[in-house]
Formats: sequence, structure tokens, C-alpha cells
Amino acid sequence: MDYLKNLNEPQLEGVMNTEGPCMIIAGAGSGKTRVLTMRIAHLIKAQEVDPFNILALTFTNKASKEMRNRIEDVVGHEARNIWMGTFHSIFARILRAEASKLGYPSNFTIYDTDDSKSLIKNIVKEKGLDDKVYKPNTVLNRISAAKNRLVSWQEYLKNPIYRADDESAMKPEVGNIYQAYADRCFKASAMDFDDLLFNTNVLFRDHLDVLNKYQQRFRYVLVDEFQDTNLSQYLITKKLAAVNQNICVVGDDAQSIYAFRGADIQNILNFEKDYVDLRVIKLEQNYRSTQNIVDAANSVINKNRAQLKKKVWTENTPGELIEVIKASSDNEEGKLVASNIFEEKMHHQLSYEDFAILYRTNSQSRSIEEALRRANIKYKIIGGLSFYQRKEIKDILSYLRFAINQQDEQALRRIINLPKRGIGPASVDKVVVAAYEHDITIWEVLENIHSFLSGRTANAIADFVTMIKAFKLEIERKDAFEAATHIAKNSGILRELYEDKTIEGLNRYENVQELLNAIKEYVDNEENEDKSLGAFLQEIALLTSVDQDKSEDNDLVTLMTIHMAKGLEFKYIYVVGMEEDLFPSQMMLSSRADLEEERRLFYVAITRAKIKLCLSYALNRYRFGRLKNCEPSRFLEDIDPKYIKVNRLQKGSDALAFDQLNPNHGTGSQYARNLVNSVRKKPAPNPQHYHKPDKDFAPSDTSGLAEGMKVEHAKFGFGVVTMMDNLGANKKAKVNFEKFGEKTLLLSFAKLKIHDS
DNA sequence: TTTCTGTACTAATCA
DNA sequence: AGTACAGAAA
Repeated sequence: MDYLKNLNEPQLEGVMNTEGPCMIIAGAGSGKTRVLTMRIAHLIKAQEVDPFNILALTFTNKASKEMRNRIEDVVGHEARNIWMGTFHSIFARILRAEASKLGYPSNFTIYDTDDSKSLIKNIVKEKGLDDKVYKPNTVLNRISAAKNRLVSWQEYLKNPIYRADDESAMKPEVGNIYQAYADRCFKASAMDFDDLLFNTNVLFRDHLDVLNKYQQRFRYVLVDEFQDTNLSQYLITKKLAAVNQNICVVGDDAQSIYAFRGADIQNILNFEKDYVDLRVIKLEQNYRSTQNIVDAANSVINKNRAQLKKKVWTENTPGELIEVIKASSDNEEGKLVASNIFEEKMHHQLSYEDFAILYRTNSQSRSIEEALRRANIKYKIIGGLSFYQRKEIKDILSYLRFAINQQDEQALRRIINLPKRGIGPASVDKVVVAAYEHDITIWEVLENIHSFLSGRTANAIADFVTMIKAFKLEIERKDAFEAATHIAKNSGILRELYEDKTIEGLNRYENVQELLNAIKEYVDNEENEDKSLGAFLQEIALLTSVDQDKSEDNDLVTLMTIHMAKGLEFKYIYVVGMEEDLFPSQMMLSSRADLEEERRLFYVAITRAKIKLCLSYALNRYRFGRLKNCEPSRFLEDIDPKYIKVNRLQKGSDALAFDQLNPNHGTGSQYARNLVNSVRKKPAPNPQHYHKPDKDFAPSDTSGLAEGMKVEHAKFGFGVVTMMDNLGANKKAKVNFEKFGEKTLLLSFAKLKIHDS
């Protein structure tokens, strides 16, 4: 068993003891992924467990792909048959198979966050509530938190605690919005991300035969990043492992950074109570980083109160001290980091792929990118706006979604007037109201539109329905790729993009081509058993941009958020934007628990580095298009100073000069800027300047209007007709107004009173 | 109904 | 710096 070589004592223990419940508490860089992969390999090779009986759950597709590859290296192609993937993807797959038990079609749609938010927006509007109070984001977070704690809308409405919470937040209607939201999702045959887990719980609760089937199937259950599971996920795994009791979880409480998604460190503590015969293994030796980095990380995490005691140590060399870079602005920060990377690369003969730049928020990537481009340093961005979130892609996907599932309300709203076909929001509202009044689906109203509406809009809708029905047939008859191509072409989207000859237009056109290629690839890939368009859509709904790395050139500097970096390692790590209100984020300052989570995030960032860590901050930064002063992050002070190199003055930096110029943090210049802005600002149009007609003002019949007539306009006041244009369907008149000058008015719209002839 | 324009508001992290 | 929305004009 040569795969067992090079494992230390506790690691070996984690690999060999495959039976019974087991929890591995693994410090950063202690080789936990290695233990997990070797454990699975051991199950297959030594214990002859059928890969089909192993369920391994991860948090990102990237992690699961990587793990599968590493297992494949040991056990060969059999690794393919392991049930390995993210919680969401695995249970979406199971729900697809069992959907009918929950009253869903197997082709249910998966709503992404945008779909959810816009649905909530619609509901708030329909209920006549104030959208300033019920912001989609806030409401969705509240609903999401409830679902992650397995609280249905019925229980939510019943529970006085939630009611009191909502009332003290001046949002008493949240429960009712939750109810409407759940109802509309169900009617749309749609599940949001949280529903995938929530409904899996419902499925296992209400259908014991189904639960039993999967309990038998998954004889071994393994969970990576266990500290990031929420209650919903925790209960699923617990239920699945209830019969065989072969459950192994791996985690590190110091790296729990997903509380905002309902993750609960308590799960680790509860785990010990749930399994009396639990074997607990601690991995504390760090193999990844230098002594200085490990010690600095420890000094940071020790500032947190809530944590399990554990000592991460290393035998590695002390290595370099941590460098702190101070810059005058975000742009300069980018420049300094770029030149620093270039120097280190040259000096130590490194590749660009040895470097990663981490930041708290995606919006910070802009200034860094700019600097890297100027310095001719190649880079790749992970995360940010994903390919599947682009407008043109979402448009096409909405067509595909709606052709498959006619109940998908959000997809319908997106495409019904795209390209423009004369069906405006007013008509859509009428349709929705009609559906509500007759208690039928929106699609049924559309199919029989002539019973509800007449005229041009009704015809447009009838044409739309005919088109969708044709698409449906296309999907039934042809494979996913051909059907999608047909829909892209015949919906008119592709043509509209093709006619747009701007650079962005060309880009969009290419993106659609790329989407079609992706479908082709999906169809051609032998590993996908279900090649239908519906399966493809469900799969990509759970994909993020992390999962698509196809670039030929791999020697690139990596840019990403700290969250994305979890589980990865690089020789050189740059953490940028070490400023108050940015990192820690200003939204995390309200409670100790929030601040501690933020600090764990910093811990994660530090421990990604193998050889050198570099932290940077800027004194000024553009936010919302305005320059803001910033202060260095309190986290810099959390590091024991003996691990930090006192920085030489940056050459080429005017940071010092800037400080001298602006001893008061640049308030003077801000004042000057405000002055300039106030001068530049155009005076706001004053409605009081508009003409006020008599209260008995009534528009005249303008069919006999002619040049030279004196008229009164409701807003522009008195004027003289200077020219008539009676050609074509739209009669126009040019009127020279006393106060507003010459205007061209469409007579079918303009309200004019004729004052003399 | 559509298009244009100015304004107000925004960016926390992921599946 | 972007974009989403409202309101005006066509």
C-alpha cells in the first residue's frame, strides 16, 4: 500500500479507521484533504467497497473535482463512480429522481439568487408594500436563514419569536412574503438554492422508503469542510448515516467562514454529543507554511474567544517575515503589488502561478487588474460575474428554461418581450391578474389569450405562445445541442446580437456561441448519463465561474476573494485592502461573533501562504466613484509585531509625501472636491417653472390645426404653431413656445388647447 | 408601447 | 463607476 507512505501518525489513524463515526479536526495546512482522499482510496482498494456506496460531500465543485482526480491516481477509473460533489449538486440529482414524491416535475427549474430577488420584488410590489422597507436582499436573507434552519413558512408564521423579531425590525410582513414566495416557487416548479437542501430534508422525512433506499446505498458518508455545514445539511448527512453509522467529517473550527449562509460551528460540538463512540482525531502539524506564517496566524486566531483549543505547529524553516505595504491610493496599491510580484518572481526564479492576490470583495479586483495589465503580468480572475450570469447568457437560458418548464415565471418575465414584440409590463400585469382571478396558471392564460385580451397585444402573445410550443417540440425531437441552437436562432436573440456590430455586441454574440459549445460538450461527454437539456440546465445552475478553467496558459497570477481561496495554497500570497470598514467589513462590526468570523477569514487568508505573505493597504480608495480616506485594518495589529518586517519606504511611492500634504487625512482636498462638484452640478429642473393651466383646461380637437395658430400646452404654456407635418400615421406640429422655445409634438399624445384661429 | 435621459442608489462573502 | 428605475417625450 504505497499510498500509505508519507503519512504521519494521526493522518494514518484517520485513513485506516474507516468503520464507525469519526471526526477529524484538522488545522490549516495539516493535510486534511490528503487524509480524506486516502481514506476513500483505502476503502476502495483495501476494503473492497464498491465506489457506488460512497458519498463524499464538498462545498465547491472545484474541491470535489480535485479530490476525484487524486483518488483516481490511486484507484484508477473506478473513482468516477463515487458519489462525490457539492451538497447542492448531489441533492439536486437525488431530487430530480424523486421529484414526483414532492409534487414537482423532474424538470424543475433551479432559481438563482437573481431570480429569487426579482420574485420577492414582484411580491412586495403586488402586496403594495414599501420596497424601501422590504428590500429583496434583506427579505431573501431572512427567508434563507429560516429554510436553513428547516423552518417552513407555516412554522415561521406560527412562531411568535420570528414575529417579534420582524416587528421590532419594522418588517412585520416578512412571514407573509415568505408564504407567497414559497407558493410562487412551487407553482413555478422552481426551487431556489436553499430549497434543494430543505426539500431533501422533507423528502427524507416524509418518505421513509426513499430515505431507506439512500441509507442502504451510501454505506460510507464523508463530509469535507464540516465547519461550514448548516443545520439543513447537518441533518441530511446524519439521517443518511443513521443505519451504517459510517460517517466521517473533516473540519477546522478556525476556518469557519460561512455563518452568513447559516453555517454553525455548533455542529462540530453537537457532533460529539450525537455519537457516543465518536473517534476524534486531531491533525496539528502544518506542512504547508513557514514557521513565521504559522506563528503569525496563531497569534491572530488567539484573539478570538470562541474556539476549540488546538495547537498548530510546524517543523518548517522560519522563513521570511510578513511584509506590509502602505500605499496612498487603491491604484498605487495595485502598482506596488504588481512591481513587488515582478521583483520576487525575477529574484527567486518563480512562475506567475506561484502568486495569488486575495481580497475581501470582488469589486476590489478592478484596480489590481489595471495595474497588472500595465505591468504586463498575466493573471486570471476566479469568481466575480460568472459566465452564466451575463445578460445575454441569462436571456438564452431563460428561453431554454421556459421551453422546458412553462410554469417558470421568472424566465417568462425575462423573455416575453425580448426582443421587443409589443408586450409591455402593463400587459404582463393583466395576464398575471387574469391568472390569479381565474385560478389558473399564467401559461394557461397565455394559451387562451383571446379570451382575456384583444387587439395587437393579444396577437403578439398568441405568436409568442406558438413559438414556445414549436420550441417544446424541438426539445422533444432533437438532442439538447440542436434544440438549443434552434431556439437561440428562432427566438430572435441571436439575430439581434448579430446585428449589433459594436465590440461589446460581438463579445455577446461570441458568448452565446460559447454557451452552445458548452451544451455540445455536455451532450458529447460520456460521463453524463442524462443528456437532456433539463439536466444540463439543472447542472449549470449550480456552477460558478471557479469551475470553468479552460485557459491554455496556466502560468498566471490568481486573483480571487478570500472565500474562494479556502482549501488552496500558493507560495506567495498578497492580501490587499487591509483597511477598516473593508476588511473587517463595516457590516461585520456590530457583534463580537461577526467580528470573530471576519478574523477567521483573515486567518484563512494568512494560512494560504507557503513561503511569503504580503499585506497591503491604501490610505485613499475609490468607493461609489468617490475618493474615501481609509485607515489601516485593526487586523494588522492582531499579528504579533515580531513577525512583521518594518517596511522600507517604497520607492516610487508618494505615500509619505501624501501624508505630509494631508495631515488631517485629506479633508482639505475632499472639501475642495466637494466645492468643484457643487459648482459643476447642473441646476435641477424646477417643476415650478412649468406653465400652470386653468383648472378647466381641456385639450381641443387638433385635427384642424394649422400654421400660425396660437395654442396652449398643459406644461409648456402658450406658443404659436410654426409648422405642420400631416404626413404618415403620426401627425406632428412644431410649436414655438414663449418660455420653452420650439418643440415638436406628436398630436396623438400632446394635449393642446387652441386659443385663436 | 417604446425610447431616451437624468437621477438615485449602490458593492459582502457562495451554492 | 455602474446600473436600475422613474418620468418625459415621442
